[in-house]
Amino acid sequence: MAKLVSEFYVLDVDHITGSNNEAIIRIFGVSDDGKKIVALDPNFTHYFYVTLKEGVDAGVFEEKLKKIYVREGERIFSVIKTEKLRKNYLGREVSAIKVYVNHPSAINKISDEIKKIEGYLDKNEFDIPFSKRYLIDNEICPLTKVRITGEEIDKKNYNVDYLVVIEKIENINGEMIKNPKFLAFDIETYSPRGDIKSNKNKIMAISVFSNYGEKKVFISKKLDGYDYIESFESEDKLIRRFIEYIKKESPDFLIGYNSDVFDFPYLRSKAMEHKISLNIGLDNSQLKFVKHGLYSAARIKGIIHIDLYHFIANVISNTLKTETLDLDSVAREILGYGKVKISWSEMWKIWENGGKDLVKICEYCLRDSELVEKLSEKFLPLMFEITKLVAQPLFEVSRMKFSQFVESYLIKEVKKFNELIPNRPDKDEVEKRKRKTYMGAFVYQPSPGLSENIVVFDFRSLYPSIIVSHNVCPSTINCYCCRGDGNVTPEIGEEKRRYWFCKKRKGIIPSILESLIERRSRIRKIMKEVKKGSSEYIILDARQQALKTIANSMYGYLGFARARWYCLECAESITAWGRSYITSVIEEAKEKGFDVIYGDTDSIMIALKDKTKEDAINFLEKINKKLPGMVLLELQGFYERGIFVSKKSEIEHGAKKKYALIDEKGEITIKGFEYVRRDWADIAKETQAKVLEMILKNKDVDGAMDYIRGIIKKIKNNEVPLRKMAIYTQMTKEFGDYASMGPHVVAAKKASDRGYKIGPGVLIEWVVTKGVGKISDRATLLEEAIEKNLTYDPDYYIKHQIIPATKRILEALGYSFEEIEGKQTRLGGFIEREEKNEGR
DNA sequence: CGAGCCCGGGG
DNA sequence: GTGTACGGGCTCG
Repeated sequence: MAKLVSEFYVLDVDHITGSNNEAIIRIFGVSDDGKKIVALDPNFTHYFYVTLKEGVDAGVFEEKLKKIYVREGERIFSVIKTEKLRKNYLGREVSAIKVYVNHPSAINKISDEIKKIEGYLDKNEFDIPFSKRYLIDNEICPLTKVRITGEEIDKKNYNVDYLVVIEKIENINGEMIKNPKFLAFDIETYSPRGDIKSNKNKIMAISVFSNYGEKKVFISKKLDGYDYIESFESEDKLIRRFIEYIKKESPDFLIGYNSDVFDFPYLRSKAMEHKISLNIGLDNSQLKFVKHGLYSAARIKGIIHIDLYHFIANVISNTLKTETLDLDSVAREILGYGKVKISWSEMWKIWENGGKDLVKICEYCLRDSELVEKLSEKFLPLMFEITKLVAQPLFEVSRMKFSQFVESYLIKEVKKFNELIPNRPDKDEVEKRKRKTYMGAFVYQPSPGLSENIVVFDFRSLYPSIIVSHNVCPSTINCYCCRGDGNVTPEIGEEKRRYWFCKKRKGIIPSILESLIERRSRIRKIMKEVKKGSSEYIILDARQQALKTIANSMYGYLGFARARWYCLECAESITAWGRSYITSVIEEAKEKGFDVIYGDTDSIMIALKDKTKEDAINFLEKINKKLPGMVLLELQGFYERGIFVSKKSEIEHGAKKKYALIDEKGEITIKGFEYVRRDWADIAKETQAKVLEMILKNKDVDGAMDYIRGIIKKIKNNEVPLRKMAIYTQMTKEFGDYASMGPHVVAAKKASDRGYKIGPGVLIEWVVTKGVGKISDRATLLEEAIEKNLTYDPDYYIKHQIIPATKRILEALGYSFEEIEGKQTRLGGFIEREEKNEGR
């Protein structure tokens, strides 16, 4: 076959092992005209570093190192080359040896042998995966264009247009993929009794919706007469067709919502049941679940499977108003429309009845895919830009959290500083780090409760500004060269500790951060020249967001127990400076006669009272003239009314804001009241929502209090329907496997003894009934309680549901935690008062 | 108090 | 075949 020069966008990278136990990099890509390519690069050698004890003869060490090999059956793992180097390591210079190995897995196999060599100090960078090392060292970035020279070979069993062996590879100006093919998909399963875990039930339908005009529903029952619906008489035919369809379409991105945890596991288990191979990989390999922290991620070779839920939960959620991240809520907020409304019980009845109504299930299913595709169009630009920054495969990036973005970015960037990457902490170290806390942000709270006519100021990127302005970095802290001088922190803690940061050498983290910030402001300038809403604008906007995301995560990263560049003293110094800036602004505001009602971390809220908006803006301008360097205060907005929560001290780092505001348009912003989970009874959720609304919209505090009193009274008088008291908990294992019998387990066990069929995956609806003993003794299945005409335990629901759900709001209105939960509770007061009133 | 367990998303 | 992984809150014991 012929020599070939080819240009394509990198989609994914991994490696395979050749017949001589050599590791071969494998790149999956797509060209401008949509042709798929697999490119094999056998020319890259994996390596790691060994650092040496002081005074050790590196030459002698190196000679011993070179001879190391381990034999395992037919395979030999060995050192193939070494280099003596000086590397920077957190502000020091160290003597290191770069060790090249014949295969990535050799590192593990030979490391015990290396440890035995006299003078060994540590190994570094041994856990940087081969394919990532390849990307970093060759400055290749997923989603961008590369040019390769190579030889085309026989495609073997690859489902692609070309298979090439690379001779040379280079990136082309970071040119970004132009028209990627997105295909969203969704499955609907038959699930009577709310049992969605057990895979015994059939897949009813699978839908797909693309960004290039495809929309289809496959259904496993007879239904004719719709051109977008393909009907099959059985589930296995449905699955076979779906696989065939994916192979034919070969989308670049296959996108689901919670598909790592639901759609793909379900699909795979059904495929196994029918003995169907889910071989949708471009190398004809089967869909695989790879460990990704707590859960498994579904990986398809060559097609990037994105589970959009992760990105929304990990990255987008704090910018959303919705507290729950189900597809319907997220779509409503972002797209303005949501899922098709069909209740679960309706759904399986439609299925059982069959006939024409089945189209409702198809419509429902298709809408889900449509929402996922539309949401992808909104969020993938940001995901793509983050991918470009961290230069890691999108499969991983789409599942990462902020600290992982930072770490990946640092790993890529420190190369420019000849800096050795620190090792990841082991379990014990993580535990040790987690036990240490430090003083977090400043929270100012002189007047909790309800306020009106509010102006909010924010420090622009406070923590990043501090890091850069004061050169905060694990490589510059308490440096020898600036003893007694340096950038000295404010006093920290009761013992009035101070640290200092180097004034002579710029640290790696401040340098990297500063260039992130500079790049971002350059982009923001360009954006002003570009038409809003144009595709160029959207890309630039995503780019500046990506830069901001990483910049803003740097502080949190330094205090993150699993971080390679963890530095508690750095994090502590940053919050110390932060506290000193915000307190000085608050002092100044008070001096000028402003009524400061709330301050938290980097924001200050002021009730205007007799002052005007202009006064506020003038104050802002004066303050900014005094602030040093990059530190800048900005106007965030004006609000009509707000509830502020009292918190006396804030020890945790990254203090959370806890307030609810309503702006001049009637929009409510809620921060920090997080009680919208399914393990809360409806009554608690409803009460919370109602109370917030009454206070913010109508300023009706008394009404809200009355409302809570009313609910408590209703609960006491047994007037609340049992259904609203139900708490939902899932069985995750068999009864015998539970070490401790939580309430839902006891409830389920009781029901099971009475003949209910209950196993792992079943959602238990339980209530706490009246009586004596532990909660679990009184936990009963809702159905059983209704049947037996049992009554709920008012005490439990007041203390464990209503109070916690409204606690923070009450606190905000001057009712403290202790008053509510202590013996002499104010709510106790409510109740007693009620009773007295009634008695009168 | 620590240990154990569950939540999230999905039907 | 490269390598890890969440964080918060409740209940039991």
